Amino acid sequence: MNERYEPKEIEGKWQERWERGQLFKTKNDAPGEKFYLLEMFPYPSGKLHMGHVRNYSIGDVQARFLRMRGYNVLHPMGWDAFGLPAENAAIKHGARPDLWTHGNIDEMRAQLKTLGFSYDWDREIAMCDPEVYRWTQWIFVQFFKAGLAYKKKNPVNWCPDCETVLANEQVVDGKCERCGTEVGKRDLDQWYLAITQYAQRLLDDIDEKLGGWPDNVKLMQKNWIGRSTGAEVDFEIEGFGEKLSIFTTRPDTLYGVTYMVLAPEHPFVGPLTEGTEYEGAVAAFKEKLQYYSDIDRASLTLEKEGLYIGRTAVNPLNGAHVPVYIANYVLMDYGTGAIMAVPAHDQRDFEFAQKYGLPVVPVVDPGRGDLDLDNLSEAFVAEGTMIHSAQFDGLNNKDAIRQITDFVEESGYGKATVNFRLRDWLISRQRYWGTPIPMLYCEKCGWVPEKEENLPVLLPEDVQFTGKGSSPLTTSETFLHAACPVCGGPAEREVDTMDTFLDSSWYFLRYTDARNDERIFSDEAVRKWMPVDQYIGGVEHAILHLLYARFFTKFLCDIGFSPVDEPFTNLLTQGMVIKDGKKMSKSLGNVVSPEEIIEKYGADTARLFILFASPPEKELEWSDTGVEGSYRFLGRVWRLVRAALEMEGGAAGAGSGDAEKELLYALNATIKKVTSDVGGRMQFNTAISSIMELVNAAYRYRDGGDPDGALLRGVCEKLILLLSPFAPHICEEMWEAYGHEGSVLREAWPEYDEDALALDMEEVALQVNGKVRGKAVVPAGLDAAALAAHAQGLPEVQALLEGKTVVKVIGVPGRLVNIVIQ
RNA sequence: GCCGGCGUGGCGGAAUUGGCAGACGCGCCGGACUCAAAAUCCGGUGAUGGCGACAUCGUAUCGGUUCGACCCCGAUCGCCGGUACCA
Repeated sequence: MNERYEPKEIEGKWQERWERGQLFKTKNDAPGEKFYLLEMFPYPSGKLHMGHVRNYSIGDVQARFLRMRGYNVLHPMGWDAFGLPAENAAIKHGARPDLWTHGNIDEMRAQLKTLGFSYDWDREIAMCDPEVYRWTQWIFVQFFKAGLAYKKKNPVNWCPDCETVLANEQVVDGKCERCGTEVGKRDLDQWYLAITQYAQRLLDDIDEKLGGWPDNVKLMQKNWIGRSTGAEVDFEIEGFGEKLSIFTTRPDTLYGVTYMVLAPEHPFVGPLTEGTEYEGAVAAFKEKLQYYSDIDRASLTLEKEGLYIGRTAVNPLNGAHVPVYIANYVLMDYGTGAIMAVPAHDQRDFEFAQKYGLPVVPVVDPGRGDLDLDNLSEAFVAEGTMIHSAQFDGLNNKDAIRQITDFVEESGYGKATVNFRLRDWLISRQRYWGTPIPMLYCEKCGWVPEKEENLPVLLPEDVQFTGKGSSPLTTSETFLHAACPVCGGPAEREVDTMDTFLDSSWYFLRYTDARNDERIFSDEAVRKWMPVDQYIGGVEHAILHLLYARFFTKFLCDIGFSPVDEPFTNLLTQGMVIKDGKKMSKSLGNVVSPEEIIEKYGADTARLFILFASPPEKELEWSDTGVEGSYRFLGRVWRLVRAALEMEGGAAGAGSGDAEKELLYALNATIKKVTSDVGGRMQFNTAISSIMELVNAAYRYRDGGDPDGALLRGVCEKLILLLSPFAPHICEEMWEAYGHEGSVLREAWPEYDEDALALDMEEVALQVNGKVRGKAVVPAGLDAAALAAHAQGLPEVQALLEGKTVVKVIGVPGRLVNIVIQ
C-alpha cells in the first residue's frame, strides 16, 4: 500500500479489472433474487453534468449494495438518443445526426466508466439505432391495430420566415426563437395516441399499485389526469334544430343559469350566426382570439371577453330563456366546449356577468346573515341550502347534486358523466431525428401500417437539412414513395417522426433482452426482470415521462407482451444540484464540470461528496470545500487502514478490554445503521456520516493505551466493505492490500452482531418536569416501570428531589427518566 | 388563485415511533509537529450571563394539546415545486 492516497493510480486500474473480469455483467440465470435497478437514461448531449453524476451515484450505491447482499441485479444503461440538438447540429454545421449522436454517446460512456458505475454494458441500447427503433415502430403499429392511434387535424406553431414548425418551447413571446418573426398557426394532420382511454386505469392504479412512489409525484399525476364528475345537460336553442350539450360539475346550480357560453371554435357557432347581423362580429372576435391564443394563452390571465350571438337557449328544468354568448374563457377541448353560466356560484361567470350586465340568480343560500345574496361582490362557491330551485329547495346543495343529476337523467335532459383533463397524446413531430412513423397513405386503402416484417422503416440519409419546410423527410427522394402494404398500389409514407417521449416509454423493457432481433423482447426475459424494482431520476419527469411509460406498459400488458401493467414498483426522485442557491447553468456561469472534479480528486471523492452533502430527494448545494472534506476523509481512511496493516497483533489478553468493546460496539452499530440507511431509507448522507464516526472511533482506539492490531485490521476489513458501494476504487485497492484476491463486489455484505450491541450499563437523561437536569448510568435493558423504580433510588436523583413532592415518574427505556414534581 | 412541500447554528445537514436538539461534515478559533509552510494529528465551537460548576433562552412567528413537542393541532408569515380560465 502506498503511503499516500493517489486516486489517479488506483481508479483506472480497477475500472480496467472490472471490465476485464466482466464483473457487472448480468446473467438471467444467476443465483439470487432478481432486482431490476434503473436510472433514467440520459440524452447524449456530449458531456455529463452534475445532475447525471448524482442520479447515477445514487443508483450505483444501490446496485453494489444489493449485489453484495446476494441479489441478482440488473443495472443497465442506454441513451435517449433522438432529439432536436442533433438536428440543429445538422442544420448549423452540416453534421450527420447519427454520427454526431454516436460521437456524443462514446464520450459520455467513457465518462460514466471513469466514475466507476457498475453497468452491464452488454445491454446498452441507443433509441436511435434501427434495431431499437424498429420496435418503437412495432409498438406504434400495435397501437394502430388496437384502434388507439389515429389522425386528427391540429394547429401547429408555424414561422412564416423560417417556413417551419416550431415546438411551443421555441415560441418566445409569440415570436420565433430563431428569427424573431411573429409566429402563426397552421393546421396539420397529426397522429395521436388515445391515452384518454386509459385515463381511469392510470388514475385508479396510482392508489392501487404505486405504494412505492412519493406522494407528491402521485398527486401531480392525479391532478394531470384531472378527473371530474358531473353531468351533461342538453339545452334547446330557439329556432335551431340541434340541442346544445354542456358539461357541468355543479348540476345543483342548474336553476341559477342566466346565460350560456360556447367556445368560439364550437361547431354550432357558424350555423347559429350564418346570415345574421352577428356573423361579421363573430368572425372578427374569432380572428382576434386566435392572435391571443398564439401568445402563450396559458401564461396570461386574459380578461374575460365575449359576444352575444343573437340566440336564446331554454333551460330544460325551469323553461327559462337565456341569451347565448361566445367567450374567450370557454375552451373547445374540455367538456363539450359549451357551458351553462351561473354567475352567482362561479367566479368566472360572475366576472363575465358583471362586465356584460347579465343577471345573477343565487340558488344556494349560505345561511349567513353577513352575505347579501342579492348583492354579491363575488361568486358564492361554498356549501349551502338550495333556494329558487323548485322541488329541490331546502336540500343541502351537496345532496342536490346527486338528486338533480338523477332528475336530469330520468327526464331525458341529459346524463351523469365524467370528464378528464388529460388529452390524447399528439405524437407527430415535423422533424428528422426521431423514429419514423411507420404508416403509409394509399389512395385506395387509406392510412395503413407498414408490414411488421418490413420494419424498421429506416430514416433516409438523402435528406436536406435546411431548417425549412414541414419535415426534412419530405426532401428525401428514396423515402417518400412506396408500395401500399395492402394492395401493392402506389402509396406515400408518413413524413413525420415520433415524439421522443415514445422512446423513453418502453426502453426499460428492452433492457431485459436488449439483443433480441426477432422479438421486442422474449417472454422469458421480460417475465424474469419486470417490473423495475427501483427507478431513480429527476422529479422533472414526474408527470409526462412517468405517465407515458405507465400507459405503454399497460397497453403492452393488455396485448400480452408485458407481464405487469405498472412498470416501476419504487420510485426515487432526486433533487437538483445547485450552486450559490441557483441551478447550475452556463448563462449564470456557475457550472462545475464532473470532469474537472474527477481530474482533481478522483471519482470516489466525487461520488462520496455528492451522496454525503444532502439526502437524495433534496436539492444539493455544491460546495468546493465540502468536496475537499470528502477527499480528506478518504485519505483518513487510507491512512487508518494502512496503519492497521503494519500494527503488531497485540499483547496477550488484549482484545477484550473496554476499549475493544467500545470499538466493536461502534463497528456493529455502524453496520446496522449503514445497512438500514442504504437498504431501507435510502439516506446515503447519514450512512456516510456513520462510517465517518466509525473511522473516528477506530482512530481513538489506535491512539489509546494498548491497541490490538489484529482486532483493528478486522474492523478495517468490515469498514472497507461498508464503504465500497460509495467509493469502490479505493476500497478495492485496500481490500487487495489486505491480501484478498477477488473484488469487494463479490464479498458478502457484513452482518452485525447483536451481542456486541448489548451493553451492561447505559446512560439515560434525568429530567425534572421535562427539563434535562443530569445523566445517570443504569443497568441496560430495564423496562419502563423498572427504570422508573430504579431511578428513584439513585443518589443523583435524590439530590434533585430534595424537599419536593414527586407526582409521577416516567421511564423511557434506553433514553430518559422524567420526574414530575408538584 | 388552487394543490403540494419546506422553514433547525456562520453553512450543508442530523434527530428513523412524541423522549437528551444540533450527529457527521464544512468554516472558524486554539494547540501539537515544522526553521517555516503545506499536509497531518488533537481540542474547542447555538446564543446570553458567569472565573467557574452552572443558569436562562433557543428548531420561521403566535397560540394550543402533553409529564415531555423540531415532531401532533389551530392561525400567521416566508420560500420552493406543480398547475392554471378544466365549467
